[in-house]
Amino acid sequence: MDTKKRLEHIIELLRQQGKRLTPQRVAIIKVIVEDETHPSADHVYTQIKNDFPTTSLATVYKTIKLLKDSGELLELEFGDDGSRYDGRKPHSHPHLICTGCGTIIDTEPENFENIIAQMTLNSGFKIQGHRFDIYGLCPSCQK
Amino acid sequence: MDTKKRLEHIIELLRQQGKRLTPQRVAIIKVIVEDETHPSADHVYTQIKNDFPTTSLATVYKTIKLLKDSGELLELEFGDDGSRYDGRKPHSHPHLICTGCGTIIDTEPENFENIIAQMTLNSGFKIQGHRFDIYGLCPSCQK
DNA sequence: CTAGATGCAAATCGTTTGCACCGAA
DNA sequence: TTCGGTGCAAACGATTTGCATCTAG
Repeated sequence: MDTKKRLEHIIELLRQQGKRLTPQRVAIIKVIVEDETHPSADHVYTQIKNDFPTTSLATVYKTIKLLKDSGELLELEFGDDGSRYDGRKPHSHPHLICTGCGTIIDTEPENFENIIAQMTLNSGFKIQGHRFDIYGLCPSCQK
Repeated sequence: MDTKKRLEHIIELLRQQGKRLTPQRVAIIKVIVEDETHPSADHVYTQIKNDFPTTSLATVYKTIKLLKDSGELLELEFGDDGSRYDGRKPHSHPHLICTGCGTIIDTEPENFENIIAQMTLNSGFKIQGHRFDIYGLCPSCQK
């Protein structure tokens, strides 16, 4: 789904939920849907400030919570440096994370759900989701 | 490696590093090595308090840091409720986590390192470790 | 109009740190 | 004896919350 479609999808979803579409809220969602770098809350806030100088970080967090609760935003929690967000593909998927520069890269291995299903076959668990981060050095940080 | 051997291994390692083996420190390490529930810092602290009523949470955290830095303790960070620790198998391995009761279960799938190697084959990354949590409902929480 | 949203400041909470005192080696 | 360790309390920092004000519907 392209960015514009995804933005419209979320807007429509919020409308159906009776949520108000304030300019700040729409601007925040737009950044979250367009930014491919898995931004932090503060990074989103910084981008919003350009167009809405009075916007507060609290509003960014409230909008993030709104999207999380609607299943439209994937949160990647890092205990130390806070969370990063993926609003482009809000379902669980593995990420490659460079320990050198901090870059987070999406991966979508084929049959990954099958691998999980097979791994957990004898556990009796009813699987709901996962968190899979692979840490390493990206090509340019290896130099 | 059984619990006793593992405790002795860590003790010896610290001795080689010129670290002091205070009674509190040894007690904390003992709990970390014996507790199979992936305890939180506070949970370790509670257990230590039985034998060392004056011990502080700060000392528990300092000892945890010591073990982490020596590669003898795996930290599982959860943004919300803090971290849980695995001092029994301090290398990266997948965990099954019940979203109902919070239980954390170790898994050790065969060839898992191979799966990661294959998944990241085209990325150019030099892999250092991973974090893999699978979330779901355990058998008893499904009732 | 009015319930929901904003935005400031204060509160939260796991974790870290400063520092005076203590004790393992 | 000496330097690393302990433990109290204060600091930290990302996130949350209270509340008066504002505004989308």
